[in-house]
Amino acid sequence: MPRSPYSNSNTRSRIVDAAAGQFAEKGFDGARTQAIADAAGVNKAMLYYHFRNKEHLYSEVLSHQFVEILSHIFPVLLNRELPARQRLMAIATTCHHVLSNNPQLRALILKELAAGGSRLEGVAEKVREGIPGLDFEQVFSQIERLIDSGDLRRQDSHQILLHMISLTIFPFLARPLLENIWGLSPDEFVELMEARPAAVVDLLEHGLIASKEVN
Amino acid sequence: MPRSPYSNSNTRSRIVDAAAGQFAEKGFDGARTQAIADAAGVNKAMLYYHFRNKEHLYSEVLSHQFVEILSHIFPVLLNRELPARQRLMAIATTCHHVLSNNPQLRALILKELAAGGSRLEGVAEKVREGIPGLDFEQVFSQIERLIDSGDLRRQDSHQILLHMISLTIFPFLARPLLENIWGLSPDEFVELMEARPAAVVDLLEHGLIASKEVN
DNA sequence: GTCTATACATTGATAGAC
DNA sequence: GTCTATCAATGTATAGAC
Repeated sequence: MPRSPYSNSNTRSRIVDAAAGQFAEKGFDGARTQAIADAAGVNKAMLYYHFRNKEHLYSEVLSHQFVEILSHIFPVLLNRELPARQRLMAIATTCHHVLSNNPQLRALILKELAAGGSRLEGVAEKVREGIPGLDFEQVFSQIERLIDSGDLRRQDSHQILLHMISLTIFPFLARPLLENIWGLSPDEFVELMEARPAAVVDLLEHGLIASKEVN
Repeated sequence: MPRSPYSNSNTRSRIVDAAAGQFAEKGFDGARTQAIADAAGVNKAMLYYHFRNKEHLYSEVLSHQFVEILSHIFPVLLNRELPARQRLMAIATTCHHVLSNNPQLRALILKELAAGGSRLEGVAEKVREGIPGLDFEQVFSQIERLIDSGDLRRQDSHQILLHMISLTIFPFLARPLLENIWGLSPDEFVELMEARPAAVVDLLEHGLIASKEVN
C-alpha cells in the first residue's frame, strides 16, 4: 500500500483500474483526469507519462475489460460438446451471469455505445491481440451447422445470435427506462432479472404463442 | 425565417429543436450551450431566459420526444382489435419502424441510459402530463388476459413485453459493437436490420428449436 | 424578449525540478 | 519514475443595456 520509492510500474495497472472506475461512472467526457489520479493514488502527471493522453488511457481500459470478458464467453459460444438446445441455454445464461456480476463492464459498454463507438476501432485491434483465436465467423458457421443438422430453425445465424444477446443484454441496460416509464420499483426490477434466464430459455424453446393442445 | 423584431416565443420551440439535435449528438455533458444557441439562431442568453438552465432545457427536450413517441406506440400496445398473434407482430414491427425512422430519438434514449437515467424522473412526470391515459398496467393486464385465454404461453407479462422490446430496440443501440467486434460491414448491418422484423416474428412464433417433424 | 460583455470555475495537458 | 506549478482553452451562467 505504501508505494516503495523504487516502485516500478504497477503504478500503471493501478491507473488502469482507477480509470476503469471513473470512465464507467462518468463516461469519457465526464471522467476527470484529476479524479483518476486521486483514485489511483498517484500524481496526475503520471497519467501522461504512462499513457499519451486521456484517449489512450481509455482505450487501454476498454480493451482490458473486453479481453477479460470475451475470453470467458467465447469458449461457451464455441462449445461443441453440448447438444443444440443446451448450447443455446448455456450461451444465454452465461451472458446473463457475466453481465450480472460486472456492473462496471455494463456501464463501460453502455457509455461507449452512447458515444457512438467512436473509440471502438482501436479497442477492437487490441482485443484481437489479446485473444489470438477470436473470430466470430466460427460462431456463425457453428450455428449454421446446427441448422443444417435440423436442431435449430432455419434462420440467419446473425439474427439468431442477435436474438440471444438482445434478450440477455438489453434488460440490464434499460433499467432506468423500466423503472421510470414502466413504473417498476428497484425490488421488482431485481426480481424480474433473477427470473430472466428461465424466461429467455422458455422463449427460445417455444416462442410466445401457446400451442393449441388442450391442457 | 427572419425573426420579426416583435417575434414572440417560437424562439422557444426553435431552441428545443436545436437542443434535441445537440443533446442527441453529444449527450448532456458534451453538448455546448453555445452550439445550441447557434443552431437555434438565437443568442446564448436566451436559453437561460426561456429555461432556467441546461438541465431544464434537457428535460424539456426529452419529455417532448417521449410524448411524441409513446403516443404513437401506446395505442398499438393496447389495440384489442387484433388477435394475439397479430398483436405481437404489430408491436414488434411498430417499435422497429419507429426506431428505424428516428435516429435522434435512438441517440437520446441511449445517452440517457448511459447517464444512468438520472434525469429521467422529472421527464417521466412531464410525459404523464403530456399523455393523460398513459399507464403500463393496462398493457400488462391485457397480456395476462391473452395468457388466460390460451393464446400466449404462460409467462410473466413483464418478461413477455421485455422480450419484445429487447429484440427490437437492442440491435439499433448495439450497432458499433456488431460492426467492430462481430466485424459486420455497414452494409451488412443495414441488411441485417431490414430482415430483422421477420426474424423476430419467427422467433416469437416458434422459438429457435426446430420441431422434430421430418420435412 | 433579445443582445453584449464578462465573471468565475474547470479542464486537459506540459515544463522542469528531483 | 514521480512530483509541483502552471498554462491556455473552454464551459456555464449572469448582469445590465436596449
